[in-house]
Amino acid sequence: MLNSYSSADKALLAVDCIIFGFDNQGLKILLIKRDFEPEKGKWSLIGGFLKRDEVLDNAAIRILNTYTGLNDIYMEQLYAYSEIDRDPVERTISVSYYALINIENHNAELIKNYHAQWFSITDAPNLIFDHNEMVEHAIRRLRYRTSIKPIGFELLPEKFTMRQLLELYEAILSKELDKRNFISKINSLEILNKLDEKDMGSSRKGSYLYTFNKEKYEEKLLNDFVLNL
Amino acid sequence: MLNSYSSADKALLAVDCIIFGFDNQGLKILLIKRDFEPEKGKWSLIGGFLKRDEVLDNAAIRILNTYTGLNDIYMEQLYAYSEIDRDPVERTISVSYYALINIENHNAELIKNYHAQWFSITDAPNLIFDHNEMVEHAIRRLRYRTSIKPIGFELLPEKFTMRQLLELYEAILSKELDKRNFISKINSLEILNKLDEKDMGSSRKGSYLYTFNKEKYEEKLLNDFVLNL
DNA sequence: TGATTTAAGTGTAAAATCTACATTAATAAA
DNA sequence: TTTATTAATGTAGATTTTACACTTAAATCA
Repeated sequence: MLNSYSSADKALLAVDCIIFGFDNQGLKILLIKRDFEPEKGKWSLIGGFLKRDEVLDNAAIRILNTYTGLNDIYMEQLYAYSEIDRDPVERTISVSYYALINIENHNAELIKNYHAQWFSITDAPNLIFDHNEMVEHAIRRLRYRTSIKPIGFELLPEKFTMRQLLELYEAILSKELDKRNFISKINSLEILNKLDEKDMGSSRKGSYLYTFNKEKYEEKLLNDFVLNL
Repeated sequence: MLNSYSSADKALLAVDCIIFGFDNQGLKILLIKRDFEPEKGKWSLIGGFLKRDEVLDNAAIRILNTYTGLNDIYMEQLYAYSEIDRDPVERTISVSYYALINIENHNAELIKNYHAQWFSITDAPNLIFDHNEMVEHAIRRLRYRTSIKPIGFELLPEKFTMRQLLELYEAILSKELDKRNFISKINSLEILNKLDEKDMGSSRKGSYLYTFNKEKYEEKLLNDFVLNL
């Protein structure tokens, strides 16, 4: 019968997280060297199994927290992967999530203990199972999302310079952007606060710091902007 | 241990399909009156369970075929739903797919036997479980996809008029479009064949029929167009 | 048969947006 | 005080988008 509930076909559910970070070297992902079989010693996304009493979103949050110590992180579900032998041990459907974190905030101690490591997305090692595909998918989604939602800021410190924001978008889109055009497009959204404070780290002149103004963004009830960069 | 494979937490996997069709009354979805518990007699998306030896895409294809008799249909995975009690019988994670079909082609006999029925998306009944949410999600995704990929044609007969195409996009976007601007934007994509044949059904003058020219589209290797309608 | 009706088909001017591009400003270091 | 370095800023031309109305073709009707 087509619709009978049958436990014969139950499967394991995994959650794998593409954890993005950004620093002055560009866009990065957090990978882990597996310390268990199969594929022990190979690089992998950070993941875990869904528990009986847990929803997928919470599993993703739990896994992220376990490896980074972070809470309240932007995460979004991406896609369910179900190739029969994608995990050679047992039939496992994996649902991927991506997370955007401020790379300065994670618990360095923790990731060291887990043999986790940041890799530039342009320079990451080959990953187990279908994890390479997951990463590519996540980057495509990130490109799209950052063009319609103000989520790029999740990857930056609370206070950031226009240059950092520009370089972030360049890293995400993987193309050069015109500085003046970029700044005027960002400014036209009117969702940033320009502070009186300057960051003196990168130049003699110093550059103004900005914060994302979430209230202003929500006030405008933007249905979604369209950033044509 | 965080990563041990444990069959304690296995779950059932379902696939639910949002099947879109289009006719001169607008955009429609195919729903079924459930003939089994729970929620017997209520309206529901068409769905089924993932089998042990089956990938999600194939489960979606199988389910669509079972209820409509159709093959080679455009389908896309949407999202995994995992609320603990979303299905009251047993923990079930459902992965939704949407399908675009030419409404003239489905097997009317079959859908009658299954007590399935077409509903206007503006006028559909309340659905069981989280299926309403799935439908909303599918419409959002359809809006986005049709704006960057030539998939709207999947909902039309092979030969269609500009008016039909216009009304299709109006139904998907749920807003009125300017006829002349629409036609020139579509024409600028250069992916249609204008036939010598006219459809005489809707006017005295008759209106030219078009087909989607897939070869021309692929030739251009469009990375994705951007239809700003 | 010619008058009427109906939807099809077509073009443009003004507004808005996007693109390309170069100089001055501020400051610390030498 | 000169030099070096990055920050900050505006505009003209090109392109795209928008708003908008009349003519055409053919069947039906008087």
